[in-house]
Amino acid sequence: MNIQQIKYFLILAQELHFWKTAERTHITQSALSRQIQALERELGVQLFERDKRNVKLTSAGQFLKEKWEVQINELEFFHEHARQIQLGESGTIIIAHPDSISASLMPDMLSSIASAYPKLNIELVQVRYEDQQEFLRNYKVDLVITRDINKTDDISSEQIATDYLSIVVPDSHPFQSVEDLTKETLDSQKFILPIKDEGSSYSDLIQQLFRAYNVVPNAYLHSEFGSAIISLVKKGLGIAVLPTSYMWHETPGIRFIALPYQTDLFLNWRVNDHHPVLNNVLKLILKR
Amino acid sequence: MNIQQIKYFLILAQELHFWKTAERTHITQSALSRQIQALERELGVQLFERDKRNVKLTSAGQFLKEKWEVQINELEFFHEHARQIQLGESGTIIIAHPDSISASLMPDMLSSIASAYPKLNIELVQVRYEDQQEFLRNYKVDLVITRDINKTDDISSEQIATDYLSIVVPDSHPFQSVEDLTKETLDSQKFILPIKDEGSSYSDLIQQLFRAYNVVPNAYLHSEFGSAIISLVKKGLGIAVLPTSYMWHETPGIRFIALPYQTDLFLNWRVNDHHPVLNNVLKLILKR
DNA sequence: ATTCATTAATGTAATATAAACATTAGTTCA
DNA sequence: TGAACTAATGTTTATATTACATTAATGAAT
Repeated sequence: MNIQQIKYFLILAQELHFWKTAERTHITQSALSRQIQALERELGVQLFERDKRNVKLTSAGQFLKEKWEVQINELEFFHEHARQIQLGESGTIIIAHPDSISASLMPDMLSSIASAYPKLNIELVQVRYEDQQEFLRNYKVDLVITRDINKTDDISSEQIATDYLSIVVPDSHPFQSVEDLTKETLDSQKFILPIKDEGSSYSDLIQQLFRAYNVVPNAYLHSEFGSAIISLVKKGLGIAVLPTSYMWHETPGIRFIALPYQTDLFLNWRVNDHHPVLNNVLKLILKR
Repeated sequence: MNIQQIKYFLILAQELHFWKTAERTHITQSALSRQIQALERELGVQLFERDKRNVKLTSAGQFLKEKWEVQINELEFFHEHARQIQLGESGTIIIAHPDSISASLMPDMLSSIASAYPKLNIELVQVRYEDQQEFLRNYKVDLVITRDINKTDDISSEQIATDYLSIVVPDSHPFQSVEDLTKETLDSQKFILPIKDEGSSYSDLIQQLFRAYNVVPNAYLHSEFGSAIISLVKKGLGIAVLPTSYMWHETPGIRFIALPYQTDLFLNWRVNDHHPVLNNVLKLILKR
């Protein structure tokens, strides 16, 4: 059984048309027809019901389509990761991080990695909160920096920095310091807040902040991108609660009012990873 | 890339010897050598470091060994399940159940399935508590009857019966009814108990029972097999707490003292399963 | 009805791949 | 130094896969 055959099957299962599939896969229709037949013969399972006119998945075919799609996709990432292990110091590692620390934690960390491994490629990506674990587990990313601890059987998590929440206001705003924040002054504000991620400790922290002031925030705008939130604050569309790290972006026109609410940053990685460079990078980051 | 090649790789990764592997796989050493080379070429990854004397996995090879082992194994079960879907009513479904209900719930349930699907094969297996979810998820079993609710995103769970705990004593034992059970009488007993499954509600229930009598049971023997426990009770090695269902096994020489502790039985299955017969069997069981 | 377009399967020949067998070239150990 | 071992490779043969052309069945259009 050939992985190529399974890929042909998956495209045919989508197209349900031998000619179109043959075109998409750059083989002739006859070759495709025979490959599918060979696959069916070897499996002992009829995958399609076909007459001279129509092609349709059988129940067993539908089942295998769903399973194979997932597996083949996972396989590709495994193979890519194996290549990166082989490339070692001249390969690529992929780091997911929150935008908030782009100008604070990241630059230092990256320059220390880069000077230790000058030929190493580093890809920086942002991954949605709910995808972080899956991406790490399936080798779509190698390291994830989060504001939540993620320790599970197969993911290790360690705190690497602490940060605080700040109220972010435009320069022209009356709020100058923490003393200006009361239930009364906050109640009259419009807030731009992050999209609430259930179960995220960062979300919880913001909830906690408002509860402390006994305020239900008037939040009419939500965004998961801090930089978008900052732009909106600057334009006077509301005020926001963001990690203090954003201050290092040095955006003109806004003011940060630091609050005593701590939000830790964690580094997350797969336990027992075989990537030797990745393991060394890990040591490098955690040792500091 | 061929699945057969990956299987060759996995055996070679275990044997680390081309001749032995060739023998085990029933091909010649030259064929094996070239298959591994082809695999390495197509992947773009060197899997083994080899000289004229030794064969050794590379880091990338070690990584792929671990991942492929899992994936290929999962694939085999998917293919087998696809064949069972195709076989339909003349295929096989695999049901895992606790031994306790072998003589009570199971006979009725099985005869109703068997009369509705006379050509259907049914395999009965026992699966350890901690493997139940994984076996169901990976198509190693099709239905699981448990004493715990298992509802997750991909597993449905529904109560199908209730059962009670009983104290099981040999015929010669002084305990005759619930009234004989007190902290004092229980403290002097030796108990044969199930192996404690952390987080299992059945385990919890037994704990709860002893707590109600303020007793820390003197349990020197543990077994996960109820039938073994019954044999031991019969021989006078101790008394036990078991589901009342075991009474239907009608083992002579022992006595059941029913307790007012309820332990529900749940049927668990994969949501969105494509097996048409399995879905019908499910309806059949749940409708009663 | 008849014709035409569509489409999956198949016969055939050319090509590519994979196998067994025999041999080679290092390596280890006595 | 030679024997045993072992992975790789050259060679030949068998098998599998491809492209091309054709077939057979179906449905739509006239």
